[in-house]
Order: sequence, then structure tokens, then C-alpha cells
Amino acid sequence: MRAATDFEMDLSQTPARLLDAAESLFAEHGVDGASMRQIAHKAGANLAACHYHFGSKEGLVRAVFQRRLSELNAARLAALSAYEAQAHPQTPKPHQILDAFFGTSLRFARQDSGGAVFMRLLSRSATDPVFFIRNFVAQESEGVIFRFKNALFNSLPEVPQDEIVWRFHFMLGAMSYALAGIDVLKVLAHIDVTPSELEGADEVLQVRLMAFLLGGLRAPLPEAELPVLAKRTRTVAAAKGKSAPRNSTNKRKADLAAAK
Amino acid sequence: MRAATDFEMDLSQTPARLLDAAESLFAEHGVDGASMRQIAHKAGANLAACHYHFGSKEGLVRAVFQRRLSELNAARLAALSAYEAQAHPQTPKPHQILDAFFGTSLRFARQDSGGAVFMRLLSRSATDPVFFIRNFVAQESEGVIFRFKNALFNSLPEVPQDEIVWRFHFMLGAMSYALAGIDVLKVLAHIDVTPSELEGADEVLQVRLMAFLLGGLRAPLPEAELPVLAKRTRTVAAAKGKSAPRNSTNKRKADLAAAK
DNA sequence: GTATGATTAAAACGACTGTTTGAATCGTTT
DNA sequence: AAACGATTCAAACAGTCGTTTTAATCATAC
Repeated sequence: MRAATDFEMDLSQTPARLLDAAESLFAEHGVDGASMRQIAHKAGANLAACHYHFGSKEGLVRAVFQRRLSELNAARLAALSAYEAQAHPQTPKPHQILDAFFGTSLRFARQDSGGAVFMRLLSRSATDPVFFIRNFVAQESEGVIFRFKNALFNSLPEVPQDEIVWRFHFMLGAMSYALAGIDVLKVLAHIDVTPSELEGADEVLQVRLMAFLLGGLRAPLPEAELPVLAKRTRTVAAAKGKSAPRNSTNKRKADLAAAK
Repeated sequence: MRAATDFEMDLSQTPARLLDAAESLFAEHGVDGASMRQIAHKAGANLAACHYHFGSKEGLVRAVFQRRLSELNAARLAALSAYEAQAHPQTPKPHQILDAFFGTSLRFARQDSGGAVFMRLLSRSATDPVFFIRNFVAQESEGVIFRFKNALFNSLPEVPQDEIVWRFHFMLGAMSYALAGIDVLKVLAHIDVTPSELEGADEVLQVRLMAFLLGGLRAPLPEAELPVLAKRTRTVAAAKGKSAPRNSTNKRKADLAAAK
């Protein structure tokens, strides 16, 4: 059996095979739903090898995420830096910033080596019931999010920063759902979408999602419709323009529309 | 102990207490992460009572979802019917259709009796690793989604139906993420958002999310940017307008902008 | 009162979980 | 060849899971 593994295992190193198996099973059944025994079996390794190489299941989870997340975040930052250098001394356009973040993510999901599987896992992790997972991926991407957040701030100086933060959040949700939620789409499209058809994000999804995100980011500001008696102003952080007539095209609206 | 329960348990019936406890624990730890023993303990009931009243854990899950999902979907349909009657013989505006679906959902999340808890559970269920859960909630809302989908079709006759389906999907993702993903927002906002502050969706979130969704729905169509060599045309379902010069404001764009 | 059906209680079932152990094996160095 | 650390192996650990079982208790009707 040992001699046979030499040719049928492309990556003969046990840790790499364990990472691949864990990534696949985590994406399919969830981190909690995939057992160490299943992972070891799929990797063709012994159960104890998991703990020998990664210490614990949590250590394995960390390794699975870090392996690809570091690469993805580096690609995101590189794309943003390229746009910034290209636009210097001005600031990149919003649609360029979105492409650097979300476009890079969707292209990452289309790369050969299991990028689609990992992106589905990553998308699910944001709403994972286990706190450790949510917290880990959030902190792992903290620096990247900070840079993109500021890039959007500079690119949309007229838009309140709170609004940008919220819309960044909404955009993350739209992308995550598109990459992770497939059964809902089956009902929506009323067809049987085979997983292989949506495995990862093809060009069609990418183009459509990017258009949607940009439209949402550039939507007219809703401040005029905020209820007059806000329960608390802390999360809103001091609305600057107090109120404006609702059905008149105010200045902010024009600013946003011209921001492309 | 039995006499004490009479005044401290508002709902003295065991099944209702079990449903409340299960709903809360499912939303917090996930369906798989919450055990029947935890649920029974939180409900002040015996472990066997869960199986006596609901047969199995799957039966309990079904009951938890059905209890509120039927009410939520009825409210969605009622809101849409009201808009349709108001606009008759014309069709409701897109922002009215969005309000009937997403606005009703967000208002449902703000109602007193555990609506916020259930909406977080419902939002997570769409990307749940367990197939049964994804499939169950998808089928349970199938009729509602069908009606809203057609309402959007009629309201946006110039927009390809495939595009509407995809954007409906994206909008669902943005809302689900906003209701379920809190740790990402903590990093985004770079503040410590206490759960109680975001418990459910307050008016601010609702107004901001609705503006974002409407902006995404009304975004310019990206068809002109589709790659010339699409790998498969099946998911796109026969692009009608073949191609158009990229940086020219085409007719569809104008249609969408005037669709509000 | 007793009998009857619905509900609750405590305990146990087998199967699975993550983790650990100690011996057996591997590849490499001396 | 001998010895060594690195790695793998089968087996068992204590614990939890969903579920079932059997007996006890409840409310209610005769």
C-alpha cells in the first residue's frame, strides 16, 4: 500500500493532503460537521497524523484558512496598490476599488486549485455558528478591510463614512451569499442548477455581481428618509446633513451619481 | 418545582417552551451545535419531552422554522398584494416590491417576540452545511419567491429575467449577511458593536439596506461587458441583445434608470 | 373511588466525537 | 550495520450525541 501511494498521491506530503481533505470536507459539511476521522480517511492518512501535524482540530482549521487566506488577501492588496499607482496622484475610482476586492475574490474562486471550494468555505465562515471561526477569519482580514475601507473613504469623500461601512458590509453579504448559497438560487431560478455549473464563480456571475455591487454602492443616500425620532444616534455617528425634502434631488444624490 | 413553574413560565405549555428554547439555541450555536439536552434544559423540560412532542430533532427543527416562517411569508404576500391593489391596474414599482419582501422581513426582525432571533437563524440557514435545513427553508418559501419573482418581472419588463433572478439572489445575500454576520461588521466599523445594539435590525439598518438593495437592483446592465467567448450559454439563457459598445449609454441603461 | 390516556421522569442504549497513548515503522546520519 | 529522530499505526480514552425504554405521574372521565 505504501508503494502505491507514491504515484497516486500528487502531493505525497501528509500535511498538504490533510489540508486539502479538510478544506473540501469543511466546505461541504461545515467545520463542525466534518470529523477528524473523515478528514484522515479522505487524505489517506491516519487519524493520529492530524494531531501530530496540527495539534488539534482548531489548529487544522487555522491552517486550512491561513493557507489560502494569506494568498487571497495579498492578491487583494496587490490589485488595490496597482490601481492606486495607476491613478496617482489621484484616487482610484470606486469601481476599481470594488474590482480590487470583490473582483479579485471572484477570480480567486475561479482558479484551478480548489479556489472555488475554499471560497465557499470562506463565505460560510462569516456566519458560522462557532465563534472561533467567525472571529478568526475576521481578524485575519482586518488589515485588508482597513485599507479598502480607507480607499473607499478617499474615493467617495462626499459620502458619510458610516454609510460606506454599511454598504461594504452589504456588498460582502451579496458576494458571500452568491458563493455559498446555492439551494436558494435553485428555487429562485426554478431550475436544477447542478453544483458543477456553479462551482466557483464563472465569468457570468462575476460580471453580474460586480454590476450589482457597484449599483448598490452608488445608490442615493437614504438620509432624508431616516425617521425623525431615531432611537439612538451612536451607531449613526452624528448625521451631518440633518434633513432634506424627500422627493427633491439633493446634492449628495448628484455627487454619488457622478462618482463613477 | 411544579408549582413554581406556573408563574415563572409565561407559556406553560411544554411544546411552546421547547420551540422558544430551540429557536434561541439554534440561532446562537447553529442547529448542529445545539443539543437536545441543552434545549430541554433551557426550556425547563425533560429530554424525552422533545422526542415525545416532536418525534426527532429534525421534527423539532421543522416546527421551529414553520412556526415563524409561515407568519413571515404570509406577511410578505399580504404586503405585496396591498401594493398590487394600490397600483391596479398598473404594476407596483420596484421599490414597493422590495419593501414588500425585504422591508417586511426587516420589520419582522424588529418585532418584540423573538423576531430578531429567528431572522438571524433564518439568515444563517440559507448557507447551513446541513442539506436538510437549506432545502427545507428553500422549499418552504418557494411559493413566495415565485410570486415576488414574477412581480419583479412585470415591474421591470425591459430587464432580462435572468438578470432579475440573479439580482434577487444578491439582494437576499445582502440582507441575510446584514442580519446574521455581526463579527465582520465589528471589524469593518472598527468598534465594539454589542450584540444588543444590532439585535434584530433597527430602523437605521432597514433604511440603509433598502437604499442599497434598490441601487443594486437598478444598476446598469452589464451585458455589454460579458466576455465574447462565454464558456456556456445555458445559465445565461440566450442573451437577447448580442453586444453593444461598452462606454455608450445604451437603451437598457436608460430603461433601468427610469424604472423607479 | 378507580380506570384511562396523556405527559413527564430517570436511566440506559449504541454510535460518534476529539484526543491521547505506546509501539511499530520510516528515512537519514553516523 | 547501528542508531537516531521523524512519522505512522492501531487501539483505547472519556465525553457527548440522538434516541429509546420503562416506570412514574398527571389530569380527567366514569
